[in-house]
Amino acid sequence: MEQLSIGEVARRTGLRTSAIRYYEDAGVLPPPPRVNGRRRYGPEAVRTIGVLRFAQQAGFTLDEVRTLFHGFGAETPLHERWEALAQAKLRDLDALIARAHGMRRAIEAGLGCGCVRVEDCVLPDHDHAGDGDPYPVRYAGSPPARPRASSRSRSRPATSRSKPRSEGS
Amino acid sequence: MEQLSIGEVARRTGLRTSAIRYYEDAGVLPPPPRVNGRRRYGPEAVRTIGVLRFAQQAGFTLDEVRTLFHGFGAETPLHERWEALAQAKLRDLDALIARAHGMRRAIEAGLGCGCVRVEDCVLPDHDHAGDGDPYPVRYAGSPPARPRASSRSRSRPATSRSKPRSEGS
DNA sequence: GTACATCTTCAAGTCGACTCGAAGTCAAGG
DNA sequence: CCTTGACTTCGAGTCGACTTGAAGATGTAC
Repeated sequence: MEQLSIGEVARRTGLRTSAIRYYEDAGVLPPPPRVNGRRRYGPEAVRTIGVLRFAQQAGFTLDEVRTLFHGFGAETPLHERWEALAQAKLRDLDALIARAHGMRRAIEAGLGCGCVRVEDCVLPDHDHAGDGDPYPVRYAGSPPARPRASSRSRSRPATSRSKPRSEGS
Repeated sequence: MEQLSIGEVARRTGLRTSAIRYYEDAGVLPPPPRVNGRRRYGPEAVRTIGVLRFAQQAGFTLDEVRTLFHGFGAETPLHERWEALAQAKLRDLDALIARAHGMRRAIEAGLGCGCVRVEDCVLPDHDHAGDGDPYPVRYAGSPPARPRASSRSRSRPATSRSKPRSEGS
């Protein structure tokens, strides 16, 4: 029976070992058996991680992937699990697409404005309060020159917020 | 001469005071004169912040907004500044849109798969290393004011990761 | 026996755009 | 005088998905 080290799984999936450990910590991947303290994966792990990455690339968060993998009865077929999660995701995606088209228009409007000074520009002709951003979607387009690391320890801090604001009345 | 407190500017722009101070700290907004240590804004500040928010909503980062505002000769018209920044941004946007459509297709593919177990799924039929994610696109919704849900992001080292991934050697 | 590759855990750093809290200042009102 | 409210600065926290590094253990080759 083929047993893979974490390094081998990393090689086959194109991930770093740290990512695989992170998935385990995050409860997305089940902890594999250990031999002398080292993780030993069966060959299906590669496939599982493939589905995980696929789901991520489709826009699911790790939280959602965890639900996808472990949030259903064991007998629930994969496509039913997808179905249960896909609706909201498709709506988000359509909103994103609409918003991206809006950004395009905005940029082109900016090209068309003839203003010389920033202060003169009438582009944002809303001067009234309370109209928060329509949808504050942000996207990082320009590939960061160095997509350096990022990290955080596991666990669920999940501090709830919604503090009353004191400062402007 | 109308002088506005930071609270008043916040009210008129719909931002929190902390955001306005942050913009100043970040070098996007110029520090206004102080009276008794307190910031006093002229009325044009509201418009300036309007343009800033508009640019952000069009997909520019604060870094880019800073360039837009202060990265050119003072006599360069606003639309020329836009022009200088817009090309790459439009390309990013088109990539984002294409990627979003790809995600849609992926989700629908997931709906169509008949797999019962995650391990069986053939969806991600790439089992080889090195094919990193196409482009690291991040889109997120997370309102500054309200604790709205649904935020997500994606990002990882580029396909040709210049990192000597080695964990040991 | 000793180098070296690979593994282990755990803590802390990263990125962007902020927000929040603490502690202090200041003017007006009762 | 005391409170209230708006302001000040500074530092730390938030979110997600990781990476990086330290310090130590183990496996394999020479």
